[in-house]
Amino acid sequence: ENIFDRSRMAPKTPIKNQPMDLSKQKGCTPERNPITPVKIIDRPQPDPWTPTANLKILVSAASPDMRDREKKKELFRPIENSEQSDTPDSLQYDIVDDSTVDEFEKQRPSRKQKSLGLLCQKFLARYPNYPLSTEKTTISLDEVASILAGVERRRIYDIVNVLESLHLVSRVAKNQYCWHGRHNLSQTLKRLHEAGELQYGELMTFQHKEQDLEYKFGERKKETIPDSQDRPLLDFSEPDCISASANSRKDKSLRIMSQKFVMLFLVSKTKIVTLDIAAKILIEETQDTVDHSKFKTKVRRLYDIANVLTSLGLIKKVHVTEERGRKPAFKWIGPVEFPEKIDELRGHSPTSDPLPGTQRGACAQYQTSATGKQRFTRHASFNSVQPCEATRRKVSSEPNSPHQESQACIVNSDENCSKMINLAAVCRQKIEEDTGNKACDTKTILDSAKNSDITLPFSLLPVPGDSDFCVNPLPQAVFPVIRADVPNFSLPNGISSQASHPSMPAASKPENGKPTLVPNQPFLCFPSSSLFMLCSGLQENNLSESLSTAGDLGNKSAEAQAAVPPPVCQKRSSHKCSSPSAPVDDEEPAAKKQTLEQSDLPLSLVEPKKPSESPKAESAPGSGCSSAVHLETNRLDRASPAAPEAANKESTKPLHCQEQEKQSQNKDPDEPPSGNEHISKENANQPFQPQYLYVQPTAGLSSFNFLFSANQAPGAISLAANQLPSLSVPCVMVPSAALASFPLVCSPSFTSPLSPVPDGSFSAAASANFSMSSLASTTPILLSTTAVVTPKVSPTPSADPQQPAHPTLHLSPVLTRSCSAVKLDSPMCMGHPVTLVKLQQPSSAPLTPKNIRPAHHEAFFKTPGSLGDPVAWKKNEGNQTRNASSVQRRLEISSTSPD
DNA sequence: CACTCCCGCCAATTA
DNA sequence: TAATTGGCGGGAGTG
Repeated sequence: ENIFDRSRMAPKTPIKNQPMDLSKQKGCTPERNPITPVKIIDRPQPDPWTPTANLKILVSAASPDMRDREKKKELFRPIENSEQSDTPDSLQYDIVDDSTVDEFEKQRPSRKQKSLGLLCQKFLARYPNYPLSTEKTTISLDEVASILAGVERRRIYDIVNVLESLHLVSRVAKNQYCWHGRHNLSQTLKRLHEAGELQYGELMTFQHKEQDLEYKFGERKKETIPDSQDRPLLDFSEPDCISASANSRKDKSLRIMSQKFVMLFLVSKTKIVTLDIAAKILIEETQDTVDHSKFKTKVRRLYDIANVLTSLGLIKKVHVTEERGRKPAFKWIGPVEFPEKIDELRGHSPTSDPLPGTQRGACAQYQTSATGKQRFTRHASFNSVQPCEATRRKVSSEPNSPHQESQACIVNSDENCSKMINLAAVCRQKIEEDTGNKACDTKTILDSAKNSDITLPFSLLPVPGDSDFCVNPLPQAVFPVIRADVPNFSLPNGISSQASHPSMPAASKPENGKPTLVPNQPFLCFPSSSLFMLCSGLQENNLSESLSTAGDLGNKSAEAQAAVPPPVCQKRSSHKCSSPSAPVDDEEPAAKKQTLEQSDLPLSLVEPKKPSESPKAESAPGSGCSSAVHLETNRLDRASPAAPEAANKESTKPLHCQEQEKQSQNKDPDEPPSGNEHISKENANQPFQPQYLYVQPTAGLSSFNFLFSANQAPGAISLAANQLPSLSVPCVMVPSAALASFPLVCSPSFTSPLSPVPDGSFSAAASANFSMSSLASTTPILLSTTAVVTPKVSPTPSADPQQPAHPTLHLSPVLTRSCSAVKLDSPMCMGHPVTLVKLQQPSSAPLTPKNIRPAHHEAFFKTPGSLGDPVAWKKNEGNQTRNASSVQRRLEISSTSPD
């Protein structure tokens, strides 16, 4: 039946195709015409427009296999003109292929093809995960309905309702929804998490038994908390709507169920929730009566919600084996940590927008993309806020979602991807395991830190509930920040502790941001970009985890990268590159998604929205690194303007750290794409032009390069030139994928002697350079990829995981050494060595890495004020590459400063 | 048979 | 009143 209908419809809805075939849309556009003869198209395009075209498309989208089959069919079938043959086609098919009967069947939309999940994916494909702030995309249900051909409207409501519950969209009017994308997602999740804690609270304390507990809790909760309360919580989630006065239907709505469902995940330590438990809890909340039918209905609804959430990459289906047997369940794979502070920050910040909820997010988004002016404004506000932020900072893994990774993988579909994924998975597992074990420690540490306040450096954010989560992830890796200073603080302690505890990670966060912050903050170490990627790939929720584990990951990733590097990196980069101008394209669903997804994490970082959010994100401790980065990025921009605080060197330092982080983040994102959209965008948008430091990967291509926004950071940060010295230079290095993942980077603040040991070594090498750079705030710095960072540091204890990894890394021996040396940081922060390793990839260097990169770089860099000469870079690169010998990574600073 | 979850009736809301 | 939303549960598809 459907087929026929469609056939008729076909003429009208050429459009359908677009949405339909994710993969091909891009290419399709012109070709798509139904009219065009099949033959021509066939290769690329499966079919001409035929009655069954939609189905085919769907099918193809659904599975490659089917696609192939269809192709085969095409071969058989004579030329058909879509128009004419409409119905006949279908017949023909039948007739034509007996063998292909299955195809026929396939064509018949299988149930799966109509699944809400698939539908949701198509829907999502049409919109960018992180739409530019400026573009406000409105969704017309009618349009969507037509585009998604054949989809019943009812289904669209299901999707929209769930998306709305997460504030990915908001309803503006009848048939009109506004697409917000994921910018607000982290915030929303954070809120849900908070709400969830209130409601479900500690219930979930014990993972293993969580189910039981949950169940119990659910009941308790119910008892404890009257339904009435629930509503409020929910409402909170929807800032926009001031509480739905009318609770009537809406209270039970899919929206609320969706939010509660998500809350359960966020609150659950295991992050796994079985449907029956969820149903029970939800029912209880809603009503006491738990009759079977109701339960069944609830479960049905939960499936609906779960399908959408799965499409969003927030959860995945798993099975839980219990005494009774194995039960279907879903595991949260979305971001676990959220920037707590975002809200607070915003609230605090004078300028911060009043906008609540969604709107805020929007604003943030806008900021990001937004014109420089806006940004500045914002920045200013943020700056003012910053101190607080710093304090609060956490890491949030927010934006990125695992799924993105997955998507990315899909997109790349490269071996590399798979490898990466595997690695990630492995890492993840390790991490998880580790975390699981260590989590307690970490937590305790953190907690202590919190209590002490002073410990700030290490202490994560204060977030109560979150902390746990945050901590978990980090244990191993610590990224970040370390701050030397803080005499006041127990830095030493902290440090020592960190050093002593490899796992310390989480704590390490810079949070210290606290106003008091100390002056010197030495550096932030970021996991290599690659790490990020991996993380994202991991899906595990936490970026933080990944980050934390960065060491491990890094190693692994490095390996992975080594293996894969070029391709992956390239691909990504290429993708990004492709889109550069338009970072996120709305239009192409498939393409976009992929692109977006791939880059999501990175992108997210890059993207504007983050900025707004970023502050919030920053707060996140554990994950801090990653999240922090994002934030930082934003901040950077802001920061510069904000400078005021800079006055306080010390205070600034923290800022620097942040900034650095940001930079790093920025870099990260940028890096991958060699010439990234982001950058370009940023440049365009931003008034200032950030200078970036580039680190080139020797290898080329692949991986990432680093960019620093020298100018911004420094300038921003250091208000005064004087300060510069004090300021650390924010450098972020992004490791090229290739190798690893290493990471790197730090910009130690030089002024102060860095922190203890590691710094020392590290700082020594780098510091000098950095300092220089710092001085010239604007000066661009280049890091040679090849060169390794300094090296000397003895590996630290933390290294364990990492170290091993190093070897794994394919780095050249030298590199490896350096790496090990690099570890220096280890003591400090991360397990990872911060080193910037550069990979030269000896062999890999394939192609034109240099060429390529340079180009991109140039583009990016070219921005005014940017580095001096691209040429120089190249030189450097070349030299570096060649020079690889330079053990150290050199930072070359071109004193372009004044330009 | 259990799990999924599509389908679409039909009521509540909205315009 | 018509159209839009959306709760709800039957029952079909899947494994």
